[in-house]
Amino acid sequence: MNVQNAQTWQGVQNEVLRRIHAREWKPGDLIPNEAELAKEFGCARPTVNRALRSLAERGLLERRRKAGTRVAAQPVAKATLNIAVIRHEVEDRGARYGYQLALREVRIAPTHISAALGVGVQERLLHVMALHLSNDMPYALEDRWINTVHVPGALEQDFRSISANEWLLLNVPYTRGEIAFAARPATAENAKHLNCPENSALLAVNRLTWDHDQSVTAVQVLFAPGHQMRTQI
Amino acid sequence: MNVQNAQTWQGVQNEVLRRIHAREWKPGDLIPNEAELAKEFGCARPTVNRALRSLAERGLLERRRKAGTRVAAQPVAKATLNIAVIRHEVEDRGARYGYQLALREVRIAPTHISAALGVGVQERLLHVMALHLSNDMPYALEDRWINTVHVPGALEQDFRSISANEWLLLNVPYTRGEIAFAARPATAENAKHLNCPENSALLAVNRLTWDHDQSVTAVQVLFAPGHQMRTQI
DNA sequence: CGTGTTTTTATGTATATACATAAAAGCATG
DNA sequence: CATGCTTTTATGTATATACATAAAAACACG
Repeated sequence: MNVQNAQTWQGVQNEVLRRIHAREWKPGDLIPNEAELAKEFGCARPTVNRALRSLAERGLLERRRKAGTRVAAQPVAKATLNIAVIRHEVEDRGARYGYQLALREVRIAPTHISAALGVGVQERLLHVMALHLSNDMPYALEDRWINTVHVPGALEQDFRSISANEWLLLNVPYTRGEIAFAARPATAENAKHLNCPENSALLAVNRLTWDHDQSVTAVQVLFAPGHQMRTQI
Repeated sequence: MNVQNAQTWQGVQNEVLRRIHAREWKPGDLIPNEAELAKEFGCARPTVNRALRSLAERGLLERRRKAGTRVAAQPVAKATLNIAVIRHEVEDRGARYGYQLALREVRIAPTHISAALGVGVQERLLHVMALHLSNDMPYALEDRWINTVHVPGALEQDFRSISANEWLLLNVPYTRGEIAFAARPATAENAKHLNCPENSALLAVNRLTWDHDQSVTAVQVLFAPGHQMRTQI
């Protein structure tokens, strides 16, 4: 038996991974149950459970009670992107971070924003636009609407030295959110701020966050042309 | 004490989440250790461990041995995108999937491809371009290079009825990969296939996969204009 | 022979306990 | 007082055990 030190859950996981990669267990195959694996590896069932659960979370195994555990037929690669505070993102790349407030106004929002935030169409909301810089070059343009009905404190902030991005994260909790990635052509205004040609292809990240049933903020972050978001799978 | 049924790890997790959201425990705060929480909730320490570990994986807590557990000062939102087989992606949206092979050739790859795949610049690789359709409309354009040195079997496939996307996933294992998201302007060729204006902003997903130390494939998937990738956080 | 009920079974989870390990803090020693 | 060793402590993990639960399979019954 080619069983290495599989007394730890990582050991079990490695051995299971090896068998999947070596196609000893093929996509779609039912694998032995936890008790059998525990016996084979000479460890306790919870140890096997920990290993298999973790692989299932990564999408490599599919588990169903009673039905057993099978190798995912077509594993769905899960790309986890870290959406950090933009300042940290810049600083982590070893660059100097800069910040410029471009606009701060309180006004009636476009209907797609008030609809997304679930507020009345006549509601006046806080609108903030800001440019994030990396080594003095435009890095990302943040276009944000804040639901001041739920976050009145935002009205007292001028967002000149701290970005809304950072202030909200520090001061306003949220329980859930939605995030969408898309490509968008730069508008004339985007182009002016990001210092790029109009209609450049920009990576756009749209976020909508909620605190229980109250919307908090809707934001679009447009990255300068050529920007990439990377991750391992 | 406002402690609900926290005898399960989900219960503990919910209560911890509530305290974080209610700012009873503020960002950066050190929270009580596992043993204390277990005592407070009237459950065993492993139950608390399970709850806190899971929250740490989601980025809401930061844990260090001996140092204790603290609420993440600036929680990094983790957006997990599911990168499935394109056919499934289309079918899951309730649309009719279509597939057209656009190109299949064996030739010397551009240097950025041979470099990425770690093969000699003179190596002839398999190049496949294919269009994925949703209800007969262009959905995504797949531009793929396959390392035939490591995956010779690919040469026997004509990829006319099954996409390289799907064939590889079913037949060639990989142990790790890299994925990058970006926005790109449509080239004349992209525009022709995707039936969109040249220079349209396209969402591009680039993947590079490896089986241990052997590269498998490098692929760029360009989605039709307006495409969004969404997820919850 | 189909349908509803019971049984079986595999995973899911909780617990008490024990030991491992990383790292901070304290202590000792030059 | 600085440096290196020791202790302490919080998390990390393993185990035996037990019970919960979902769902497939078997069964019974009209």
